[in-house]
Amino acid sequence: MIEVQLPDGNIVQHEDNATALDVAKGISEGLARATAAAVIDGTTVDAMRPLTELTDLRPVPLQLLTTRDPEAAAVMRHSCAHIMARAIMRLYEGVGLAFGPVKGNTFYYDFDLATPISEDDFPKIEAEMKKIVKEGEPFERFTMNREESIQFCEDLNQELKVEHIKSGLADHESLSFYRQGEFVDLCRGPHIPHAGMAKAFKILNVAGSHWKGDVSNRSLQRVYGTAFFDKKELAAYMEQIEEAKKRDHRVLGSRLQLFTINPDVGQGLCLWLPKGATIRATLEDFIKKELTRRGYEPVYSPHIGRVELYETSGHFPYYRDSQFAPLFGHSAGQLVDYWIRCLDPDEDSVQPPDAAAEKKLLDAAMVLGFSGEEFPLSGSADEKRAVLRKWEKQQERYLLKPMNCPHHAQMYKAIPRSYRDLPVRLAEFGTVYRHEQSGELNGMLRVRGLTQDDAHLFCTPEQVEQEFKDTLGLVKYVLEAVGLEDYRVQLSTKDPGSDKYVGSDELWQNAQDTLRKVLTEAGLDFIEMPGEAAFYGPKADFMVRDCLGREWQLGTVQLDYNLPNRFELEYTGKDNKQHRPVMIHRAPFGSMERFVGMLIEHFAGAFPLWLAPEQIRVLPLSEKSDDYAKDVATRLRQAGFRVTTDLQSAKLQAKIRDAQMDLIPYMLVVGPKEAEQNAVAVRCRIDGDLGVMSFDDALQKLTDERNNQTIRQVAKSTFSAVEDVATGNEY
RNA sequence: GCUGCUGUAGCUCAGUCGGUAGAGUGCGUCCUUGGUAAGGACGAGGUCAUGGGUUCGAAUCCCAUCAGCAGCUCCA
Repeated sequence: MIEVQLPDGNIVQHEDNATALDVAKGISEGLARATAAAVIDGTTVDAMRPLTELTDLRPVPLQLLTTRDPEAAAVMRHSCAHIMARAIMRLYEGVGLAFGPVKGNTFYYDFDLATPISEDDFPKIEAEMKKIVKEGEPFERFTMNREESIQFCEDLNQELKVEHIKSGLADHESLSFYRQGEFVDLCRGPHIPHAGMAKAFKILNVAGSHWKGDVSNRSLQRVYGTAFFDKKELAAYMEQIEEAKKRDHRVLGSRLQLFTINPDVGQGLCLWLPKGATIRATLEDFIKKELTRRGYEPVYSPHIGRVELYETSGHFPYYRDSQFAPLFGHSAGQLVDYWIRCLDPDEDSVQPPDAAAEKKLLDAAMVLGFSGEEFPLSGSADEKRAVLRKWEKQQERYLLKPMNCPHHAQMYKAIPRSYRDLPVRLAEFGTVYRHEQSGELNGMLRVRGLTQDDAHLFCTPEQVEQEFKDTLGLVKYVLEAVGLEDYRVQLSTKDPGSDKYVGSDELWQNAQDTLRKVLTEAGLDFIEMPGEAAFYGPKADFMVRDCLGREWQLGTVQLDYNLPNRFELEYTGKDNKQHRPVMIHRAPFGSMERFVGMLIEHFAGAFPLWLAPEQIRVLPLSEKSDDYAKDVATRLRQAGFRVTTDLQSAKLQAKIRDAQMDLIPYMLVVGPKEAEQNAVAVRCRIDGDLGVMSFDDALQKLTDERNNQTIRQVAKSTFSAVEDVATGNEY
């Protein structure tokens, strides 16, 4: 007999081989039917395994997970991934299984399968899954040692599983499998007791993926689905997704005429329409004021810079693929540049030219004015490159500015600096261009031309901590000003195993320790992400979710001990010697494009008064009141408000409806009565009719709300920044 | 960039078996002159993303290109 302690403290006696299901049954049949899994000592476990296998603790501290618990839903979703895999294996030949974890409310499974699965196939897969659920066979767990497991997976023709056991699971002596009817899968579990519990599921979409997330590995087909214990919950979830799509900034951006993207202008190049531009300008004014208060100085830099500048900074080789190609003073430059790349042994996207191709290149270069005799046609690749480099250097090469830091570094350097001048804080709304992969572009959230609310701080090593702290404070201040409080801070650090980072380990250690310390002191919860740092230093990023739950980086603060070295930045210390400053990169908004894009979704297009592009609309009751309406609008405009009048010959109801649909914060209804008393009937978008008040009272009310930057947010987003990202039930 | 899907009026979409286009909304004009979420009539608008091919005939079938969407990968 074993003793089991339930969450209410009661202790019950059971047979030695009792399972959580047996315990549930001991309480009631209904409970047993609803039990999907169990939790012992913080770990989710199978409800159908003997408790003695699961823990040495006595009495066994057991918590049952029923169909009402969110943790149970995750277990069921993973079981659903197995059910889907089983259905697909019944319908297709030669299905290779990869991984099938749970991610939030969804699950997926990656398949190695020659036949492409398309949306049209979903109904038949779902039908097969329904059959499996109806059959309601149990999930059975068994274990094998390494050699047996490898042999077993080989016999099943599951080579990806074999590979994973050999490489990824090299330290596992014993491995578990789950069987469900004819379907067996290497899996850590846990699972629901039987397939019959997966009552409501839906296949959502199919997409490409790669084995172990590496593009150089074979590509797989990933099928996504979602599942709930209850059909109503599933329907509610699908409804929620549809609702979320309505606040998509791309949808609202076009409906509210905030921005547009035109293929002839270029992919990822955002055109700010007047209303979007008004929001942006308001935010820029807001932060400019704050920067002045905090001792920042404005600067401006041009949109291009010589390639040598980025060679000095170290950016050029690192980000070659995500920059627009250099602009050359002479058109031959492009050719020479390409030629050099072809001869570069590290460049695998282009091949060295054969003799005939090389002759053509040389002819072209000669036409363009280079001396062909210089070129060692029969020489080594290195000799050739040396000559080509010389040619390349004979002319100017410019880069469309991919970042502002090198420009600001040169501005720091332009003036002799004393320790008394530090910190120097140079701020600029810097427009930069990055050739992001076409598949990455997303409305305003990921673009190829963006304006950072950038600044670079140059300070003494002693000042770093305080400056970093103040900068974090600024980011928090900015986010709070717009009511964006649902964010997550990510500390991106160096991956010790990688060689892409510049600077000594000591500097990195030092910088990361400082960041950690200040973040902790600021009371900010943060998660550390090794390998996510910039090549020049660690950073603290503020992450926010969009309407569909995808995470985006907004504000960022980055520590940099490397660029000052590369640019040999100095200041004169107290000791009259030259010292090296430390650089802090920071952008509280991140970029204006992404920030405004996120704000559109955050407010679902309904901006608070201080940000709304159209703050007030005056609605005359009929044409008889048009003149008074125009007069009211003029007076409000003089008070600094963005006002329009609706002079359509439509009924008041229709005008109100239009204004509500356009998400205008305040409507002022004016008719003969108001005109007579110099009054307005105020209607708030959220609170509705507020009644008639004198013009002066209304102006005072609106002015207060605007100046206080009051946030009135009605509909919150479905996705929270702290939501669990992924639950891996796979090994 | 990769995998899959999509592209018809400003927007949301319909268009059957291949027979050269339709709705709602928005827009314009006129009527209507009103009191807190849709008054009525008429009208304008499309080289069916672009370029090829198959066919007597293509929005519809095939190929390519471009763009968009989802995911993957990437993100200074």
